[in-house]
Amino acid sequence: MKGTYSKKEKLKSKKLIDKLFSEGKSVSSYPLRMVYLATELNASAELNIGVSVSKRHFKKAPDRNRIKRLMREAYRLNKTIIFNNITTQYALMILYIGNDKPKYSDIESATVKLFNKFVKATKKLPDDEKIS
RNA sequence: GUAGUAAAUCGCCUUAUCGCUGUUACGCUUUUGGCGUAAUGGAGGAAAGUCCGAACACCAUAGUGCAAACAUAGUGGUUAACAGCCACCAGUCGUGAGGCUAGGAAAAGUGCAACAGAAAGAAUGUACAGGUUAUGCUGUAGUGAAAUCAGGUAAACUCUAUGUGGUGCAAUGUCAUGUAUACCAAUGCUUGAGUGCGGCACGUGCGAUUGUUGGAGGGUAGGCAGCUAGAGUGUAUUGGCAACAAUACAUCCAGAUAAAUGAUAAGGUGCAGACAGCUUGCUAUUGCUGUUUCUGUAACAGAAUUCGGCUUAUAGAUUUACUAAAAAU
RNA sequence: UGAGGUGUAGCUUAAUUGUUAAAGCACCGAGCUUUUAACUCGGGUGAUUUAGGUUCAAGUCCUAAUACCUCAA
Repeated sequence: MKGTYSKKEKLKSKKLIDKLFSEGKSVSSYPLRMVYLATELNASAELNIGVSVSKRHFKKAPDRNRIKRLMREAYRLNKTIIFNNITTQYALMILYIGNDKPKYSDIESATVKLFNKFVKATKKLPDDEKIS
């Protein structure tokens, strides 16, 4: 498994994003929050993922760009956590909800926590269904 | 050295590892779109604000007249063009180097001037002095930003001169997917409903087998072209006070689209602070040295059709020319 | 990316260039009441978003900045 994040893995479709935000569930680990939804994707990738920073918290484009770059980097280096534990296709969106400019180490540790939570949450679901 | 003025330049660097994205070459697959490997490009001086001017595209290759609106405003030059830039004149601010100026017209007309003041085009008032037979008259005083054959105000209306058709790459073209030539109301079919991208008239084009307008609703939310070789960039020479122009040689320098140019580690560079040491005749609320002393911080800010300007933001560094006040040699 | 609009007391709104920028609600003080509310009387707490310019004089005119809002597939 390579640590890459190419065009195919990006979440682009506006329809899918609307669906994600209206139907998806979320896990959070300050200062990050991830919305996820299990769907069928047209693309060949197993995940479609996007990152987002609110214009309300960061008015300047360079700040937003930098935070998004850090988030992408953290995803790229830690995506194995997710890939080793999923069976179906997922659409994901990671949001930055803090108010201060972060450092890379903070983002990375938060991302790892976030992904572990996500894996737990998604693994539970099928187990519950089996029990019921 | 201190305090300033003007002009110009730079605005973090190197290496390693892991990534993002454009192009080219080769190979693989063949759903003609992917995958892999290699090579080689990849943010700015303001990319920003969107304040002007253009290119380019479409609307009738943009037409005639009238009206309106808007912009500009010393003189000359420069430019594809401009409200920009350059030179000069005038005014104004500054001790000075220099800075700033929407800087046409008030005998074409209309309007405006609070408070104060007798009076702010309507009458010439009061006091004193001069003069006179006396009045008219002349000067001074007080109010105010402005006070008499009036002047001021045009970033008040206005006049003069010049210019401006509109909309903007979400323009526009094309391919794919998909749907509704359906429903309701009004109106019309060559004697013309309407419509053509701001007003009116003329003129002109389109116009009914599926018309036009309004209502309520359905579908698409993707790809490609436009889309990066241009009023291009660098150097030199020549002309010109300058802005700028011409010639020669060299050179190709981002094209993303939930939106690429990054992360980590090490070292260096700049700056700020602390600490330590040295220096001080004069100028000077200090200066210099220290990276095998430590800490902090990397300013403003991210291309989105492309150029020329303007405006605003900006840690800090460098260079050149000049000014002021003294002092030392 | 492009086009357009608005900023005035704590809040909602006024004001034709010309005294100290007006009104309602809120707020503060006093009165009434055993006390509170209601009621009565009194009080303005603001560099008119910011900075320049024109003018004798600017909330108003002009230029630039800034914040917020709206529209266009």
